[in-house]
Order: sequence, then C-alpha cells, then structure tokens
Amino acid sequence: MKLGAITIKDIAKALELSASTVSRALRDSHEIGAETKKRIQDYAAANNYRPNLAALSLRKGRSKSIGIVLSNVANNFFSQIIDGIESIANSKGYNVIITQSKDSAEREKMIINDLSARSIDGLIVSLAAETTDYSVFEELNNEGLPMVFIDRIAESIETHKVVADNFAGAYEAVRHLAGNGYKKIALIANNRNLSISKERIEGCVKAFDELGLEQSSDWVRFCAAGGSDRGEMENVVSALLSMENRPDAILTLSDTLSLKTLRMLKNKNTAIPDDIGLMGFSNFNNADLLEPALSVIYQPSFEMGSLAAKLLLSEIESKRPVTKFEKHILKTRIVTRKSSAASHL
Amino acid sequence: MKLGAITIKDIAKALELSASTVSRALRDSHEIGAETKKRIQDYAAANNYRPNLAALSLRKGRSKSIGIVLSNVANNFFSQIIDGIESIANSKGYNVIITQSKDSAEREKMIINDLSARSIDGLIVSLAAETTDYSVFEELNNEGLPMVFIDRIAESIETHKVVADNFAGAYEAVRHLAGNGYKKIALIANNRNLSISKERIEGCVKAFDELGLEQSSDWVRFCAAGGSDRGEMENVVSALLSMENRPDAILTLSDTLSLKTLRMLKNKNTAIPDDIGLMGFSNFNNADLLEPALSVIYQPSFEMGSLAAKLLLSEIESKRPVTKFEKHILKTRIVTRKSSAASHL
DNA sequence: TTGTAAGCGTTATCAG
DNA sequence: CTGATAACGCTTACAA
Repeated sequence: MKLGAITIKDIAKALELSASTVSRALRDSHEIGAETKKRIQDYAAANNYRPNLAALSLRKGRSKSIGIVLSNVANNFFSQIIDGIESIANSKGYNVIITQSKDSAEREKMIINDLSARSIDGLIVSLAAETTDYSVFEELNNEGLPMVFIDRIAESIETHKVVADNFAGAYEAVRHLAGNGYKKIALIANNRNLSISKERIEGCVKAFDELGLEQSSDWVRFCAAGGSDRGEMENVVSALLSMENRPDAILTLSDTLSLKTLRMLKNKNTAIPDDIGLMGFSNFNNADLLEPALSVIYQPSFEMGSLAAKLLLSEIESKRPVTKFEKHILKTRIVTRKSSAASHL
Repeated sequence: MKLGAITIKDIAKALELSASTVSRALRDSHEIGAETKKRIQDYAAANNYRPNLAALSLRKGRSKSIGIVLSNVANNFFSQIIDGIESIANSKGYNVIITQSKDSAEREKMIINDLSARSIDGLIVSLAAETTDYSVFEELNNEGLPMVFIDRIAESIETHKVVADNFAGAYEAVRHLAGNGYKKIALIANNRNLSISKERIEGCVKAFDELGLEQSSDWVRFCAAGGSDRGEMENVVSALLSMENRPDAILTLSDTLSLKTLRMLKNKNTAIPDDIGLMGFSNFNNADLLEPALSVIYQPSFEMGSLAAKLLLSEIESKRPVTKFEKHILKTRIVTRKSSAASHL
C-alpha cells in the first residue's frame, strides 16, 4: 500500500464522525444528511481518498479482477484476444491479470493455483498445448469459480466456451486449395491434444472426403511445441518436402506455424506457390505484405475476447448460479492470396 | 472468493488447535512441534487450502502484484516487453496486471487512478502518445509507489528508467541509408510529445549534420495517433511522395509506423527501394519475410521488460527507500535488408 | 511449543 | 440521520 494513503477512519477522526457515516457518505447513501455528505465527500476528494481494494475484497469476497491464462502474449492472435477482453473488462471496472503458460502443463497448473489464491472473480482460459489433464480446471469449476474457455477448450468441462469455427475454416481452406488445382494437401498442426488441432483436421478431412482427394497419415504432422521448437518445425517441413509422394500444398493450422513454415520454405528456396502452395490460420494483420502474400484463415480474435469477457462478467454478476452454458462459434474469414494461387505443376 | 474455500480457522477447528498455530505451521515456523506441523500441513494439503490473498494483502500492506500501463497490447514491441516483465515477475511470485492506455491521456489517467486503488506494489509505465501532463505520475511517485518507466519515459520524474538507445539506433540507421546512397531522408515519427520521438529525431539530426545531408522540416512528419489513425498516415505518406523536393528514403520511427508505411507505399505502387528507400524501428520478428524484406532497427524488448521488472521488484523489496535511480540504455540492433539497399536513382 | 487478542480497512447489522 | 460493533482471513505481539 502507498505510504500517504488515507482511510475512512482518518476521515472520520478528522471530521469527528463515525467510520460508518463516512463509509455511507462515500457511497452516496441516501440515509446521510446532505451537508454531512458533502463535507465528507469534499474532504475525501481534497485528501485524495482511495478505497483500499484489499479490504473491500476481503469484506465482499469479490476482487473486481479476472484472470487470463493463455499460452503466450507475444503472439498476434492472443494479444488481439487480450485486447478484446480488456476492452470489456475495463469498461465494467474489472482489472485483468494476465498470465502465460508457455504451453507447459506444469506451468499452467502453477499459474492456476496461484491465480485461484488471488481471489479473482473469474477466469478466462486458453489451454496449454501440453495439457491433457483437466482436473485443475474441473476442481475450480466445481468450487464455483466462473470460468470461460476460449479458443483451446476442454470440451468436457461445463462452462461457457468461445471458439472460432475451426471446422468450417479448415474445410473452406481445403476447398479453396483444391479449387486452385492442389491435390495433395499436407497439414501441419499444433499439438494433437488441442481441441483446435482436432477440429481443424476434421474440417480438412471432411473436405478431402467430399472431394475425393488423396489422403495420407504421413501428410498430417503435429508440432508438439506448437512451432516454438525450431528443430521440430525444421524436421516436419523437411520431411514433407522430401517425401517420395510429395504434397503439393501445405495448410498450417495455427498462427505461429504459418509464419514459421513460410520461413522454412523460403530458407529451402522452395518457390511458393509454384513448387508448393501454402495457406494457414493466421491473425497477422499484414499477411498481404509478405512475400508471397499469404493466404490465411483469419479468426475474429478481438470479438472472441470481448465475447468471452462478456460471458464471464455476466456469470460473475448474475444473482443466481448459472447452470446453462453456451458454446459460441464465431465465423472465420478466408483471405486468398498469392501463396495459394492456382499452381502450374 | 470461491465457495468451497477453506480457511485457517477451519483447519484450526478441525484439528482442535488455535488459528495462530495453524498459521505458523503453514509458514513452516520453527516454533511449532514437528508432528503438529505435519498434521496441519497434511490436512491443509488434503483439503486444498489456499491462503486468501486479499486478507494477506490487507494485513501486510503488500499485494504481490504489479501494474503495467502501456499503449497497446496487440503490438509486437509491447507484447514482447510484457513477456519480459512476466518472466521475472512470475518467478518471484508477483502477478502482473496489464492495462492499455490506447494512447489516450484521459484513459491513462483513469487507469492509473484505478490501479493505484488496487494496492499494487509497483508500476511499470510506458506513456501514452497524447500525454503531456505527468502530474498523476509525479503524485504517485511522491506518495512512494515504486515505479519504473520503460520506453516512453517522463524524463523529469525521479524513477528508474529503461530505454533502448534510441539516439544511436536512429543515428546508425541514417548512416546506413546515407552509405547506400540515400541523400534526402524523410522521417515519420510518432507523437512529438514522446521521448522516443525526440531522441530518435535527435539521433538522425546528428547524423544529418555530420554527413552534411540536406534537411527540411517538411521531411519530418509526426503522427499524433502513432499510426493508428489511417487517414493521418495516408496524408503523411502522400504528402512526402508528392513533394516537389521529394525525399529518396523514409525512416519510420516506431514499430507500428514501419509496417503501415510499407503498406501505404505498396498501395501507391511505389517501388522499394528503387523509387524510395525504407527503413524503420520494428520488432516484427519476420521482417525478412516481407516484400521487400524490411531493414529495421530492432529493440531488445524482452530484455527491456525483464530489466524493468527486476528494477521494480528490487525497489519494492528493498528495506530502505531507494533514493538513487538508474537510467538503463540498452543497445539496439540494426538489420539491413532489401528495403534500404543501394538505390540506383 | 501453543494459545489469546488485536488489528489491517471496509461494510452490514443493529441500535439509538 | 448517525453511531457502535462485529466480521471478512490472516499475522504477530504477548502470554502461558
């Protein structure tokens, strides 16, 4: 706490009133005389009184802050999500405590324990890539902590959920690629545990099936570390390029993977789209400035964040316990550019 | 607070001990008998006891959380800074409350008031572009709230400060451009209030002077909104391109401005570097993948963040009031690429 | 080694 | 309309 901080007691003493009177006056209670109220409010303003949130929080059992757990802040998609969450939380007087799991299950668990001690009023979670055990979240949920999953969700846990339409986004991306003549489409996905990996792959498979495109399990690669392990990425891309039955396009199924794959392909002097087509999930706002301009599936990240925050706050502020939970699926947007242009193989 | 939460009193009652004994045992005090201690700790673990931070915070006057105020999270440079801050704060058990001023002085003031009520233990600030009045910060600083400025600083306020070597970065960038034959270098800067704008321009001017390069106030443009106002950017770039005495290179003096300027130039079908050279401050990690590959002045954002956090935490945890403040200036790194290659005008 | 009691700043309850 | 008191969960003299 700050040194000079003035309390209700101080005001009460100075004005020769009781603490309760001061407290009521400061909250503009109607049961306080007009002039007394004014005297108190003026004194408080003049002396720069600020309520002590720790005390309030202890008293009321609510801290007016919410926690966010996600894999990494320094990421287009996630930072846009934060922006969305913040925009709502802030306008309703909530503070946002941000933490990063760095995709480590262990770190995620530590963070959650820590956050839950902080008497936060609610939690927004996007799971770490490594996580397979959801029990920490289940416990918190059972204890009654309002919680919303976003993007990388635990389907089995009963909470509000906000996701992009991963299935449709991936499905349409494949149809676009196929429409431009690509026939052997490889997928590079994030960790196979993640809901987003599964949903996106399913979308692709549906399109493959419908279009009668060749499929191979060798053309579906996972990056357990989500692209942050350079060696892993290197191996995946090299393997794909050197296959006997080589794919003619790559569809990358996460933000980080898309730019990393582009980098790998360029490093290897692979011509895009002539040698191989490329398209990916990406929320990089300047994908059109890349060489080649990158075709993307764009997720409404800001809206996802703000929606998640709205759901969470309404749950927090609801009088009766929420029992009916919603899963919101927001439309993705496909932008096709040179990297997936009609190939001339 | 969570519903099922168990308290020290609960443990005391269950084990027929006093609250103080339990409290001491949980903090592993030596004045508690080994078996009592074990009994308590086991019970606490089994029942998933978590200390109530609000109570702790009220009792101790410290909340183990720090606030960050910066212009915008969804930004390469700032999100990397957050990553750096988080890495340190987290390892020392501090939580990080992130807020965005969106470059509005008014919003910044609101945020600060709000944060200061939250009994945060310290504050890391990067000023909003609009801010000219530092009195809010001065007051907080005088009240004894530990505070560190990062990147966009208020020189007059006595706190620790962490910045990149903006002067040298800009200076070297100009020398590079000049070395490649550019003679009429225009600058696009963020809001003129900002320390970073001033320092970077001064660095350029020093190089201009040394090299005897032509200078013109018309070649120095400011974007009051830091590039987030599209019309403003449009005007600035158009004006530069249509000047009678047209610059042959543009040096952009902030992260956002660099990519926005690249976009504008491409929209106008300006060939880079042939029509005009381009270089800029940018922490975009894939600047080499752009078309053209962008020459950048890169700031050690992660290190800046972690250093700021270290300074802040050491001040927070120092026994005696800190009176001697440090200004740390971290080296930038210049990476030259095609966008500023030797021109053939 | 353990217990008792006071207090951190606030508000809700009850009295006056 | 205003005041006294207790309580939120925790720590820390001081006592035993």
